[in-house]
Formats: sequence, C-alpha cells, structure tokens
Amino acid sequence: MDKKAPAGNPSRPNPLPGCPMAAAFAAIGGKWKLTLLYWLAHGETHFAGLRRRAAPITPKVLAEQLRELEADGLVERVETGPVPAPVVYRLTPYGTTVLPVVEGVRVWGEAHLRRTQGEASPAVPMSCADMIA
Amino acid sequence: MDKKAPAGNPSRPNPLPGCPMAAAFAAIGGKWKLTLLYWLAHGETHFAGLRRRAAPITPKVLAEQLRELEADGLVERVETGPVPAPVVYRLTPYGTTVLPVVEGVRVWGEAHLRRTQGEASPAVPMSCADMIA
DNA sequence: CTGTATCCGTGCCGATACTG
DNA sequence: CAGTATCGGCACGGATACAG
Repeated sequence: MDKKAPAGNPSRPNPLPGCPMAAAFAAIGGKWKLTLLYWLAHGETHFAGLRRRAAPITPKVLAEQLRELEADGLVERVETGPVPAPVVYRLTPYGTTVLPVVEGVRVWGEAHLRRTQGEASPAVPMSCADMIA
Repeated sequence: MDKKAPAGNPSRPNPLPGCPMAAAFAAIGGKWKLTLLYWLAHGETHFAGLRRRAAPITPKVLAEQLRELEADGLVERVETGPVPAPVVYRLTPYGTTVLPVVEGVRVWGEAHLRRTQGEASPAVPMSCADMIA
C-alpha cells in the first residue's frame, strides 16, 4: 500500500518519457497547481486557507491536486494538532525550486493579461493577487 | 494600438478573469504548446517539421494548437510558396517573450526528470531534445 | 505538403452530500 | 476543520480518413 511517495511515485505518468516539458507538465500542469504553489509560496496554510485563496476550487479537486503535489515531492502535509487536526500544507525544499517557474509564468501571465484585455482588468478581481515570496 | 497583434481574440477563455496564472495557462497551457514554442524557438519550421519534432502529435491537434498560438499572437503563419504551399511557422516578437518561461519549465522539467527517474532516462529518447536559442 | 472532417474515448474537473 | 464518496459532464485530446 502506497503511503507516501518521495519522488518515486509520480502522480501523473509522463506521456512522453524523457521529455522535460512533458515531465514538468505532468507535475505542475494541473489546472490549479501553479496557483496552489503560488499561494503556498506565501507561507504554509491549511486546507481551508487554500480553498479560500484558490478561487472556486472544490474540496475534492483541491485534495486531489494537493496529493499529487505531495506525491511529486513539492508539497508537504504536516499535521499540527491531534484532534481538530489543523493540517498545514507547506512547500518542501524541493518545492521551492519551482517557484522561479511559477513566478515566471505569473509575470508573463500578467503581461499577457494586459495585452489581451488592455486596461480592462481591475486589481485582483477574483482571488489571485500579486507578489511572491 | 498594436500593428498586427490579434490580442483580442483569445483562443481559450480565461476561466478566472484577472488571474495571471489562469491567463497564462489559457495561452500556453495546452498539452503541446510549450513543446511547440520550444521547437519554434530553434527557428521557423513548417507543418511537417513540427509534426516530426513534436513527437506523436496528430495533424488535427497540431493545427489546433498552432491556430490557438496564432490567435494569441505568439506564432505567425507565413506562406512562402503559392502552390505546394510550404507554409512556415515562426515565433512573433511577442512570442519570444514566453521563451524564458519555456526555458524555465524545460530546465526544471529536466531536473525533475532526473529526480524522479534518476539515471533511467537515456538521452533524447523520443523527440524532445535540449538546447534552446 | 498542408491541412480539414468526423467520430470517439477518457481524463480532468466540478457539484453535492456525507464522514472522522 | 479536513477531507472522502459518488456521480456526471464536457472539453480536450486522439485516430483515421479525406481534401486543396
């Protein structure tokens, strides 16, 4: 029974074995993963915290994505309390290595946003803000 | 405004309006888009060239992704000949702005590959190689 | 050579409800 | 609070064949 998978049990299989792009995509290509990593870069949070930040994500999908990120060694799940179990999610040291990528995507996305929508975008309309650790 | 930037006809709608991540993902989040941009960074190619490079992509999907990249102003389609129509695809100036992101993803993907598979990956097994312009 | 048409499988994601 | 269960849908991506 697979309990934890430190970098030997990738959540998603690489469709193109040996291709760096595909490998990266398998790890951080989920719809919400970059956003989750982005918010986790701000500091550890718990489940509900991520739920609030990460827009209209549903608990099921959030749990899935978190478990995949965990399986890829990017995110660490820490149980801080015994009973009410305020679990805390945080980036692993390895997880911090993706932050430049996350930031790169975010910055480019911002520029792209301004390009496509011009000035039509207010500041932080939904949930994603700017800044990064 | 912009001389030839479509930039008003995004191929994929942004599911989270105003979110840079989502915007970026809508533009370059396609399964093959990063790979295509990567190869296009090596120089202009034609349809068949991309087909060969981009692994087992099917013509339909290739055409789709290319049209989306074109709609987002990242890729330019140039017809070089009249009849046999050797069309050439190339990055637009704006398209080159994503190259850092592409490279970042690729580099991280390589590291991730080595992390997950150790030394089990031969050199360029399928189609993706290394290097970039 | 450069695509398009048609059909289809399934992976990804979502809503709601329920449990420790 | 932190998740899991179940169900479903739809879009994304794919295969094959055909056309300009």
